Amino acid sequence: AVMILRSRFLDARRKRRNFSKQATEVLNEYFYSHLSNPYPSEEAKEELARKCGITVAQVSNWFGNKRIRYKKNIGKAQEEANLYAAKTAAAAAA
Amino acid sequence: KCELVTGFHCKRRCAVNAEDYRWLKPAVTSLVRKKRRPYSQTQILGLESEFIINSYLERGRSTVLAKSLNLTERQVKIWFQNRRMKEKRMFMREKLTNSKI
DNA sequence: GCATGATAAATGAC
DNA sequence: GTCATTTATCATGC
Repeated sequence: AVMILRSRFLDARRKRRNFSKQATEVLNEYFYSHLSNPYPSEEAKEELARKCGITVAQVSNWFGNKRIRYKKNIGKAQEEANLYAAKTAAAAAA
Repeated sequence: KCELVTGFHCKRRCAVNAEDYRWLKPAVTSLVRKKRRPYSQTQILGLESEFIINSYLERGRSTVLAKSLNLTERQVKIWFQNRRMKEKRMFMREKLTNSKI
């Protein structure tokens, strides 16, 4: 019984699928436009989840991974940061 | 004071002290934090079989478990806390998938 | 072969 | 005690 429950839970990462391009786009836009404090509130998470077609837990996972992996690179990811910074600047101008 | 002292971020509870870009600085605790060590199958099995009986540790039970599994009492206690959270996530997921179908 | 999403230990706030 | 996190590790996608 233990192993049954265990294996069923492990299936989540066995069946892992990448998010859609649009979803990643939305998440990155939020991340880089809140780079000073990339910790979305519970409400913001729900909004992001709705927009991306994923669960709130998946949003939390994404931000957790994003924060630690961005911090680990710090410099290598600058291109991506500038890209989204320019994108939000363009959106603000329009 | 929370993240100023600890380097930890907990938006819901510490939004007042959210300082810009502080999250980029290495957390104070990360310098001392014990490295995550995955538990062995034997240890997991011992903990899981105890969790089946009751998801909350009886008084003094952590001491016995810790000794038999070569873990600290703190590790056993934390494992049960994380395991209860896991149980909750599993339940929520089950409910979510069922409601969608 | 790494990028990426999910999970497993470990910490801290409350 | 719960629970949002940090960090390393796992399993998969491509």
